[in-house]
Amino acid sequence: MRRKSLEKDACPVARSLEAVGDAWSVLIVREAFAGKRRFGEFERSLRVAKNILAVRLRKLVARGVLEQVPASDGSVHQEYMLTEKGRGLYLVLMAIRQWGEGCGGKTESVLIDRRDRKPVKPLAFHAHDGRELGPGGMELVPASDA
Amino acid sequence: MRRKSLEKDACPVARSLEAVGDAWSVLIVREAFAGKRRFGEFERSLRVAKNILAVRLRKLVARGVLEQVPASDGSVHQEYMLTEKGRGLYLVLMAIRQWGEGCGGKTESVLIDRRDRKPVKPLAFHAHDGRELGPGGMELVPASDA
DNA sequence: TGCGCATAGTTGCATCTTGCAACCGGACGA
DNA sequence: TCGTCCGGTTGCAAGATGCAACTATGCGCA
Repeated sequence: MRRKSLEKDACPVARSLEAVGDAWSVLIVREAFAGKRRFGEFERSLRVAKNILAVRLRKLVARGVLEQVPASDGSVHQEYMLTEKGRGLYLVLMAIRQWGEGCGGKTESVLIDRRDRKPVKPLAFHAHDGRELGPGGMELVPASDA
Repeated sequence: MRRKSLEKDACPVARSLEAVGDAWSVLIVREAFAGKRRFGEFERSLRVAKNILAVRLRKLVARGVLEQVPASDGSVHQEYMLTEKGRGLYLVLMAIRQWGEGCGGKTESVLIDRRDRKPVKPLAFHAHDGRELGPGGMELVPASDA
């Protein structure tokens, strides 16, 4: 049966999952952040079947995460680039990476500041006054209450 | 064919997706953060088929995201609770939510500080000295280089 | 012009997953 | 004892996925 559509779900989490709710899409976006642009580059680095890749790329373009642009090297082919919206997924990717490293035991990669080459602080929520907040210190309320 | 396994992929993002790489698992975790604990609660709030839910719950328990505990109300049945590892997904969920709201246009919910009832700052990376960093200001390097 | 190769897909087919509905078994409650 | 709720399991039809083979177009080159 068709996968149940989440498009008109009230929750923004569910709607996001409609756009990037499968593993391949997330990995394609990861590769795009790593500088990959071409069909063949995605295919080789992810070792994904061509048909799957083609469908995913079309979907990501349709959802506004990627856009097709003429190839920079003058070839006939198109390249896939992250849109502004797609670049917004950086925090999501890094949150996933941070979780994966945090519970996997070994840390293989570190995110460093380009300016001073020092590791950046782990991702966390901060209150208005700068205090760091855990899940228990926050509450999700309807926008109308704020 | 069986979905390709990402379990031994080098990238922590891919390994995380092995645990919570499908939409239902993410939504189950979201509901767990919202306080849902019982099979029936998840079933009703997500409107997911029982068999799918059963398989997802088993997988999340096996992956250490949820754990089964005796029901708090003394009933025979078990309840599903987030483990420490599962609670670590909070940032991932909130990053997804933030992205979904950011590009959806309308903002329906706001995360507020329990202490002063003020909205918390949007999730973002910060340098060692507190500067906010965008994707371009950072670099991912192997842990051995740090 | 013709040949071989690379890129970027499409198509066919076998297998796996998803979703619905029906069924099951234990614990209650009347 | 009968009916009902809860928490599943089972069977089936329709997608989704993965592999391999095939196509289409452009390029370098002789």
